[in-house]
Amino acid sequence: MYKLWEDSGFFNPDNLPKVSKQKNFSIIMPPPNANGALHMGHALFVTLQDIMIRYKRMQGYKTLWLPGADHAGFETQVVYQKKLEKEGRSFWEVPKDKLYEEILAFTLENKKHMESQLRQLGASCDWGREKFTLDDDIKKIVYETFKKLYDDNLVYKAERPVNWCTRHQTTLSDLEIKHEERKDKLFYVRYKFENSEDYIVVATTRPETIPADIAIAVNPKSKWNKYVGKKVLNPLTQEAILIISDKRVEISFGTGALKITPYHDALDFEIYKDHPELPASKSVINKFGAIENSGTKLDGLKILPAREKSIEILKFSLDKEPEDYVHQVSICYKCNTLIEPRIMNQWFIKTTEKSKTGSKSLRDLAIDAVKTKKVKFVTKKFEKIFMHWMKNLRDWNISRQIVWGIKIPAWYHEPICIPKKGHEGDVVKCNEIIISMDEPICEFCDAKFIQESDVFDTWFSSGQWPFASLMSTHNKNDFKDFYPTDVMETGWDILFFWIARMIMLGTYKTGKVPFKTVYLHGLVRDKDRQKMSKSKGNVIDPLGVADIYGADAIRMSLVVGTAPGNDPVISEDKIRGYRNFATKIWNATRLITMRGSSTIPEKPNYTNEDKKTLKEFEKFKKTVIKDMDAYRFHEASNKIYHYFWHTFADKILESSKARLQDENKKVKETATAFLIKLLTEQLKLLHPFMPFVTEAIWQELYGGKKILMVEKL
RNA sequence: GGGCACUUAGCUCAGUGGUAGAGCGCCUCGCUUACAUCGAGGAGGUCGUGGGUUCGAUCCCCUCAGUGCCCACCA
Repeated sequence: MYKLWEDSGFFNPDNLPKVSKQKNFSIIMPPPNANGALHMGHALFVTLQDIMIRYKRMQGYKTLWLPGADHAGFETQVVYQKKLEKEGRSFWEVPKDKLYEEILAFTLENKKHMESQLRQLGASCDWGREKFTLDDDIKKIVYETFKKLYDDNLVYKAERPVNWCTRHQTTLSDLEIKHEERKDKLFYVRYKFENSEDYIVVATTRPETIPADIAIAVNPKSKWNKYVGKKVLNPLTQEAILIISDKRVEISFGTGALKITPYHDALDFEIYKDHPELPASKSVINKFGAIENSGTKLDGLKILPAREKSIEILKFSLDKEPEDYVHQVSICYKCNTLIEPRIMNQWFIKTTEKSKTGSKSLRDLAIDAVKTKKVKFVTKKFEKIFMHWMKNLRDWNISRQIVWGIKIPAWYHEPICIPKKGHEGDVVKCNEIIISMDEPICEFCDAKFIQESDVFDTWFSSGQWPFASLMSTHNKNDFKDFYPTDVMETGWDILFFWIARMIMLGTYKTGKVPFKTVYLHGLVRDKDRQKMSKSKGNVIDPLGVADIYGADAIRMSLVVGTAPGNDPVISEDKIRGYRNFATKIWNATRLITMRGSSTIPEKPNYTNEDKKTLKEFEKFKKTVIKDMDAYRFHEASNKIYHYFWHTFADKILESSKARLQDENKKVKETATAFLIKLLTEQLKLLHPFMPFVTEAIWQELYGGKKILMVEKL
């Protein structure tokens, strides 16, 4: 059946029959990560999007579903790193260039599989327009956006607190860290005044960072305030450090005094920045999470051993017994490694500030888009969650120290200027940084530019996907015709990662929102409401199940009874139930074709009862259409299922048996015509949900002369 | 600490301002020439608690109690 559809050319909107006043309808497929097999989550998005696309196509819209594949930067690198480790190879020892080539090959191989799996699930997307996130033309657009942001002063590179994963050796955005409750100790450490036995007490969970302390900040209302301006000795290095006052220090926590370690704590860094009287700060923890340059015996130790060692050294400086302390720590969302807050020179996107030319901040662009209903959420609760998140938005770290991704198109001037011939002695001002796709040439000197080695956060490029993909297909009109797209359908788990970024970047770059409606689905769960995971052994493989019960059965079981935004609950029992339904449709058809007349009159003389039934069906159909238009696919599918089984099969077919085999040819013909008519109408309604069975029956009924996929609904 | 939800039949979930629905499970009967991957019939719910609005609430508003999720720089 899929071949029939694909060969028909109707996945391509340019080939669809022209209809007067034809409207366009477009969905950009969230490009699946090309780093593994498709899972139930993919089956879910295929089902929902294919339902919308097939429905609109049958209604005569010029319908585009644009497929893609995502290189999925960090995600794929993590998958590949695991694969190498399984094979006994060391990820870190493979040269970067080679690693990139290997991951590229791995990704392209997965991409091929993925495409065939999408076909098995019935995805009626236009393969001729398929895009890959690493296509050259996509990269070019991503670079252009970056350049525009840079020129608008919305991108900057600076030393800021970032989340560092010591295992993956990269920074992560605030969204890529999880929080976990940990039981630690809270240590009370005395910092003595110079030449005095007097001291100030500071509570800390991280005594190993004491060598990097450059100050003590006290709350102005605390009892320590009288010491502001005086100096105490760092208990591990014996260096004198200043006591400063800052109201960001919580008076109720610990002792109301906070040690300031700018390089190892984000709040400390903020306070440090606002106190110019403080000396330069230093880092004592390296990128592997070990102490270095501390000037103490802690050097060379990893964090936890260093903590123990520091307490051993500080034994006589402890004010009282350490307290048990339960708090939230940040961990890497992939490997659960403790995130080390570090101050690093990184690229950031300003999300809350106006551009140089005074236009709205990215955040305000997105908030306005939603407020003015240019972007609507099918499920209102997600709009609330979205708005709440936008309100608390902070700048976005977009540089990653990984190999698998799009390199940031920034070039750094070599440190030494070599003046061009004839320009010796000129006072030259070479650009230190140039944003460019290709290697720039310095206009003043012969020095070279060295490219930034960091790559973009994948979501920076994915955030541009709707316009980037539409701008780079073979049909030059696609962007004009299909942007803004009609629906963005994806999982709610990437509401912030992706939806928010697409609205910000899409609106910023094109002046138009990337999509009009956001439909978010949930996480597929098993019959006990558990997440599917390999370790739990409750994973249902959609392709494996499709082999047994058919893709239609999976599609139905993912849709029926799952309201938008909710987590679908799926089990083999449920899938089997809808397989039975597919069989029921077959059998019902067989009854009509076997017992009914082989010829049907052009204009059947329906009985009054027939007319009444058809009229009732029309009414029924209208309620289904209403559900479809309101994205209530769970209702629509449920209704058709019931009508077919319990009205059509159980009542209408049962009561028509006698007529079907009536000796009077006319009676028989009319009955057959009536039942075929009713069956046909139902097949149309069912097609978006169960495309394979319905099309197969259609082909039998109409002898290959028409394709149900493009029948008028 | 902030936010968003949820609480409906044994289980998983839909749904509506006007005497409650599905799938699966359960019980009884039926191998009737489309289908036992089936058919006919049935048991089973005071729609979490307490208030309010209303002629009328499971559905709207408030309270409380559970449950889940998201966000978050009290060291």
